[in-house]
Amino acid sequence: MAAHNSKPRVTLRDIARHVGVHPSTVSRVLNPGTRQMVTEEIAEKVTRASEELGYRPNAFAQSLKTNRSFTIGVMVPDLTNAAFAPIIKGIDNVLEESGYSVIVANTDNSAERAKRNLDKFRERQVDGLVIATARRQDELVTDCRADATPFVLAVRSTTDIGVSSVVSDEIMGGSMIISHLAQLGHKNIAYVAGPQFLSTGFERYQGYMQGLARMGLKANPDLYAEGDAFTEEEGRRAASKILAARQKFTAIVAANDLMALGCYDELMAKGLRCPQDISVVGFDDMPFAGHFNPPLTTVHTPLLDVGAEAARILLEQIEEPDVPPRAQKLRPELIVRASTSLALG
Amino acid sequence: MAAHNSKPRVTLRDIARHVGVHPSTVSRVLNPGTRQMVTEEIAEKVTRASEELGYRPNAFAQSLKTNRSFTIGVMVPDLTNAAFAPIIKGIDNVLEESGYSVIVANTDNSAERAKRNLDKFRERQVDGLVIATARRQDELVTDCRADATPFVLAVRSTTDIGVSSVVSDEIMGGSMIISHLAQLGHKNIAYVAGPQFLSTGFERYQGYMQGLARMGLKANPDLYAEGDAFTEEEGRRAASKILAARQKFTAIVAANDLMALGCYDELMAKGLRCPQDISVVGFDDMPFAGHFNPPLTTVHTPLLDVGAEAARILLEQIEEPDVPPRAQKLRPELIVRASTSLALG
DNA sequence: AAAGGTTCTGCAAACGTTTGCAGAAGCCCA
DNA sequence: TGGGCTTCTGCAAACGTTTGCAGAACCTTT
Repeated sequence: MAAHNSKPRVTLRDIARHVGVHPSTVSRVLNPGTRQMVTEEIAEKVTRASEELGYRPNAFAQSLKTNRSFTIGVMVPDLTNAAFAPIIKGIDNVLEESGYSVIVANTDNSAERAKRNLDKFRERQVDGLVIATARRQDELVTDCRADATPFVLAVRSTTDIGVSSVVSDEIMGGSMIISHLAQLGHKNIAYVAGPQFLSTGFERYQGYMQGLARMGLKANPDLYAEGDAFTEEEGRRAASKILAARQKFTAIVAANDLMALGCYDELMAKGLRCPQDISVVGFDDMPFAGHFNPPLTTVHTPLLDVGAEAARILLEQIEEPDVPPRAQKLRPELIVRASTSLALG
Repeated sequence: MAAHNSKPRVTLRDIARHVGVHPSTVSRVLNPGTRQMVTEEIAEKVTRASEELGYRPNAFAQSLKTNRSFTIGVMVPDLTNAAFAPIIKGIDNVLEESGYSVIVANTDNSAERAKRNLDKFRERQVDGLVIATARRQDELVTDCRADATPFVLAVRSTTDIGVSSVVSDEIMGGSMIISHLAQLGHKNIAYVAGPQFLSTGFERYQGYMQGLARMGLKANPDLYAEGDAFTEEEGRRAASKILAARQKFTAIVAANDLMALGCYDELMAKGLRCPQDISVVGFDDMPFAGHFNPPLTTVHTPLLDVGAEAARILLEQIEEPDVPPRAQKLRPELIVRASTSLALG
């Protein structure tokens, strides 16, 4: 039991003794909500003393009493995936103002580790949580619904209804891409899909299909391949599979910038040039997508806003437990760069 | 006061009543350290009951009593800077096993916000903290030394002695770059410096100078420009300044991959090709550095290890407050890619 | 069989707050 | 002047643990 004897803690009692009042009075003064209960004169003396003595409330004692931790948990699948840092930052930005702290958990895409982290969150009595790891059907979510802590899904939603979430409008995103490609004259457009058990993977593909339909193009099953994860390797694997089908096509849309990168790799390996031979477009607009070779045309997901908005909804949910859950879709934006060009012939 | 009435909490007392023993006994059973104090028979009954009832210890009560929060604070300057996510991940990975949670604070490079966050950490009684925001001389650090909470600097160190830190050996890194360039026949090597008030900025420059000396090359003051921040824009600005000096040179080393990217931009804008006209090398080997155009030669900073090692030192420091602080330097690695080539002429 | 030891469990205080309740002032107005 | 209000402050219990202390029970030893 390492005892970290910082300088002896200043407590409410100390201040009380110092001023000559009861600790409860001090408590009232120091809590904005109850401050007006006590005479201005005393109140002033108390605040002064509290500053002099360097009082710092003990968060544990407070939480123990009030059952509020002013802490929220954030669960992400992979911290090093460039998509998630901005989300956390967005969350932190709005939460910080309200005095909340965010505690993060990295699940490394493991459901088991997610479960463990959820337990830890519960032990720590987080006031709410934002989950960015959800699969389309996720036990974790049903689990969360069971107890009454507010939570909101970020960037990935589930099939459940009645849960709060904030995501980008992926279907619209998919459509936008197809419009863009169609305008450039592309007719045979391949799709490198992400995992279909993730809403992003699923809905982006829906968007692609709908876009095709809207443009009067038809989908060719041979121009579809699915990766098991949103990674460069899986993207490359899928691209290679599509190329092996030896069908004619002039563009690939990848479910993810990472996967698009995989496409780059495979095209390059096969001696195909992007965009001259094949146009490629991705999803996410992750940092540096503009610096790839070639700079990647992609659908921008407003990650920072997703985080911020999720935090706002969560806050609302915490303060006002009775407001109904809210599912919010943010508008994505097509960023045209150099990986797409006119279809040849 | 929103009251989140989850199912009524199961407490030690509930278990005690259920089994017919005193709460303190239950406590002893449930704490690994004291479990052997109680008869196996009772212990078993207790654990069983605890599971049946779904007991979950109240972290606040525990912390209040023990003054241990099993929480550590991590302070980073900018979450979206790709360098810091891996550090956090490294930290989380080792801390998770020991039951710690990490709470992150994003200071956005603001000293004031850092101060505020430090206060919050103190209120929450973190058991330790890792600081990745430190300037070479940092009030925050002297502030931290004042109270007895263990802390370790990550990735950036200070001039203070006697504080724990884990960083990459930046000087060696700088040297490695020069060796590499010299081998390629480069003689006039420009330097795009980062902020000198950060140890990374400072030491990388030292490494560059030492490398030059070791290779018998001499530094040309006109081939030096300093950016105010480790950003692409500042990198570009500095590169532009160097170009404006109209001195002959065949390579630029940038203090950072981001700044190297800025150099790319400026070279491109001026119609210069990399590496054919000018070689460029960076520092950090951030994600996707291999996907830039051209793929960037850079010094790999083992960020994940930095995080992990920092966490380990911190843990040690927490368990064993008397062990002296430890400053650790990790070995960087030169990653040669396509942004460097033989010097012409 | 009694003295001494060992092992186990219960008791109660403590950690630092918050908050309902009640009593003490002070005030107003009749 | 006294009764009823209002306003303020103190009291004490409570939140859910942990832990030193002491007593109870059992075992060993002579």
